[in-house]
Amino acid sequence: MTGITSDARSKKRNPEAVKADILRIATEEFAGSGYAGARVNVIAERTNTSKRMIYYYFGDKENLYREVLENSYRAIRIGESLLDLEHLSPDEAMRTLIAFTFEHQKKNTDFVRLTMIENIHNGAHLGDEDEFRRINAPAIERVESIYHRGVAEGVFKSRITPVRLHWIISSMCFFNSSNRVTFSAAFGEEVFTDEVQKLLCEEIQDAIMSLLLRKTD
Amino acid sequence: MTGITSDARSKKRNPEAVKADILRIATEEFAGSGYAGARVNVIAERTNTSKRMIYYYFGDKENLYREVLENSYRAIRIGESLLDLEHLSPDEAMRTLIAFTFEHQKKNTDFVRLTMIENIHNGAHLGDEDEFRRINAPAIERVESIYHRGVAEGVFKSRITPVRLHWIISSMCFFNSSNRVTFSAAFGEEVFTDEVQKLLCEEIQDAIMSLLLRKTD
Amino acid sequence: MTGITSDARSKKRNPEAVKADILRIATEEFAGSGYAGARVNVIAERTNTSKRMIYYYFGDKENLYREVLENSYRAIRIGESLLDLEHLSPDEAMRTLIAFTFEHQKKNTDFVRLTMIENIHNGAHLGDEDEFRRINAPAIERVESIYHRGVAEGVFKSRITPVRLHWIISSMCFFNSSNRVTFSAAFGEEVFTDEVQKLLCEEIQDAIMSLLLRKTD
Amino acid sequence: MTGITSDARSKKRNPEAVKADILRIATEEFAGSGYAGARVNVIAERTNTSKRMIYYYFGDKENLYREVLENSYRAIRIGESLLDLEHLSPDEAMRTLIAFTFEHQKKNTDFVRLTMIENIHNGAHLGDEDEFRRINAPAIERVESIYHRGVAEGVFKSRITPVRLHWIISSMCFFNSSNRVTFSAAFGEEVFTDEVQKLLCEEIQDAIMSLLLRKTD
DNA sequence: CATGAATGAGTTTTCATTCAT
DNA sequence: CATGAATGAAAACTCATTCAT
Repeated sequence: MTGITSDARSKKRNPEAVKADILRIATEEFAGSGYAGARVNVIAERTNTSKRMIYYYFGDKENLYREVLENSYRAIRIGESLLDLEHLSPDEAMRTLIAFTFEHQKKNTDFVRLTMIENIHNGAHLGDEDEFRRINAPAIERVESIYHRGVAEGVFKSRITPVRLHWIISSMCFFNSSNRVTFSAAFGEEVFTDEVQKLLCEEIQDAIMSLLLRKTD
Repeated sequence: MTGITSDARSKKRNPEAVKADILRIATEEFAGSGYAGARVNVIAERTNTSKRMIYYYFGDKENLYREVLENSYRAIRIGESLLDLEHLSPDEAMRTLIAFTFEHQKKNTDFVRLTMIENIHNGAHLGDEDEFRRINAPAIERVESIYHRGVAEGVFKSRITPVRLHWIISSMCFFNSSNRVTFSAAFGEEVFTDEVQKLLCEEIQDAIMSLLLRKTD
Repeated sequence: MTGITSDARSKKRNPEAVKADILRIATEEFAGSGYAGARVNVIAERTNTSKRMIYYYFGDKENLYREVLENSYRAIRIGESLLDLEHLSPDEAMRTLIAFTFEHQKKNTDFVRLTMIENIHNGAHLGDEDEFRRINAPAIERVESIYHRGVAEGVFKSRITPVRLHWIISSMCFFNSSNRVTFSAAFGEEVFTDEVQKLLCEEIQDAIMSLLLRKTD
Repeated sequence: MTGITSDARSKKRNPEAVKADILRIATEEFAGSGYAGARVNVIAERTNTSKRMIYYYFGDKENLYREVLENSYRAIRIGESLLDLEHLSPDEAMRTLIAFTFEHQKKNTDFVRLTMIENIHNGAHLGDEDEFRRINAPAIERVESIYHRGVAEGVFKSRITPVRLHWIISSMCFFNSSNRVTFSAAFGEEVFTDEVQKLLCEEIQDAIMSLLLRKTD
């Protein structure tokens, strides 16, 4: 509503800005209301353009959602890729990756929610499976690279696989973001205070590292 | 279709059976389509009774969903309570609890999905907060009891809290069930083979125990 | 709007009357505006019921049209079947059938128009082909019966087939009704005066009989 | 796609070619989908030019349709005028005209369909009535000329009029083309095999000539 | 002349809910 | 208690047409 989106608001035609604007609002709406609960009308109203343009650029609601989802995954993986872990020791790199993921999932609630929605709908909108795997491949590669270095350097045990390692990191970081509402309703808010979150993150790190590190006694 | 639902099917005007039948179908529908995506019509059609009865017994869609949710939480906690861990050593009890939770979440996908839905909707349907906490309290108590015994016996370190412990157990067990669709679409199905699931469960156990056990060297 | 449709208007629930009412109005609308040109809104407004009920009973516009079409064909063939030609001589029977068809097509402009619409759309809505053939079979049987009697009695030549005979009868009777607007716009209205219509009908009879009758010189 | 449309494809700003291109595509679209069913978008996409040009040259959809219709009638009459019947005997000329009309309607399905569409819409788009009559007048003149020669030569009876004669010829030839889809769906495809079409054409000729020829016994 | 972007008004369709019997 | 019929409000979607460049 402010000048932030002035690119789209100024009536200079700018298809890319219009599409991006729609995509941004739609992401929020789908994440906040689910696929069926989201309203094209509401998206249109919050947008700097009209309902008609949503259909002009995205065809229909389902396709809009599909693009929201894909865009969201892409953005997340891009965000993650900015992390430069190569210069850290495997131990440090892994801990950094975990801490980063923890924060990243917490910040990107829309992504987390869209992922939940997609699981509820049995992945009906994931589209081209190969494309989806391609988008997500870097997540594994990042873990893999650290893990292999650690194994090569003899500091990591080699019983686990990169995918399982990614699974373990993701599970806790994702849950912390995805289930915050029900968890705090059931067990209190204090788990989500900054202080406890810091502790939790460290515990996650410790727990995961315990699977990796050779006992150096 | 078999004799299991005969109670509801026999037109013996058994209000409890009718309600239970509706609740069961509604649970599946809400879990599979989300709150807005679920259709009262579809629930009615799949039920052994009519749409009128849904409104008669549940008032409206929102309340039906609320009861589905509550019922689902109650059933989950009842299922968990059947576990008798008192006679096991703290170490054994904790590992057993983890393994049980892992399996339990995997079997109760409807519960997992309803929880996701509720998080997406910011817990708008959780109803009376005290009631919700009361329902969920046993989950913590169970962990707490084992944990305290372990600390008292000197085998567990005392740096963690029962809630954080529950958080850690839940996170991995929940994620394994909740994100199965997107995770396997992104990284392959093999994480969900029986074999790898067994490995994962063991790794979860190891990782968590590493936070608890004193080094006994 | 008057008391004629009182069955449907009185608020006593009468599904059959409601469906029939919708079907009748829809027939007029589709026949008058074409498939795409007809408006569900308009149909609903002219009906004694609501737009919602159209969807309740007919699903969607396409299916409504399909039922209109099928109903129209059925009605036409039923109308034709009331003709009792068995007691007439083959010669008389054939002339009577031609005259009847001529009048029948003229009266049933909705049927004629729906048939044109269906041809424009390449029969996209004809549905089950076997059913369509079954509905129309009596038309041929009627011609066939007369024709066979005539051949058996030695008054008809046997060079033609019942289907071709039906084709010839239909073509002229159909055209007279279907192309009335453009024909009179192009060549004047006088072809459609009662007097000339009578002459045309006789000429049609003569022309067709010339193909059938043995020269009795 | 071939060199035929190269005029329009070459961007040489040839207004007549552009108009003709639009008209050709529009004719197909209107004939295939009806007035309301035809989409300006689709016409524009299939054209070598853009939507803007359609509005530039034709104003709006209705007028485009009007020009399509008029153009179609003109083309048909021009096609017919190429027939040179003057040097044939009245008998021969009439049979030739019938056979020609039969083939002509079969080939020009777009014209036939547009005529059906116009009848469905009660001739709402026929435009200036005088103009329309003028365009169509030659059709009658052609019949009339042969008919008068036949009467003058004493080979034709004088009970009929040129318009009625044209009506009879048109009806059968038109129906053969217009109702092909529904007729073959109802009664089988074999009426439209080359062989049977030839027979039908001869029967049409015979039937019509029976109305004209004096018995020469 | 030419093009993709934009639009407003309208069209089809869906949904939770209530009513008559 | 039970059922199919009915409903109003709102949802998704489409179309001919115009505008900015």
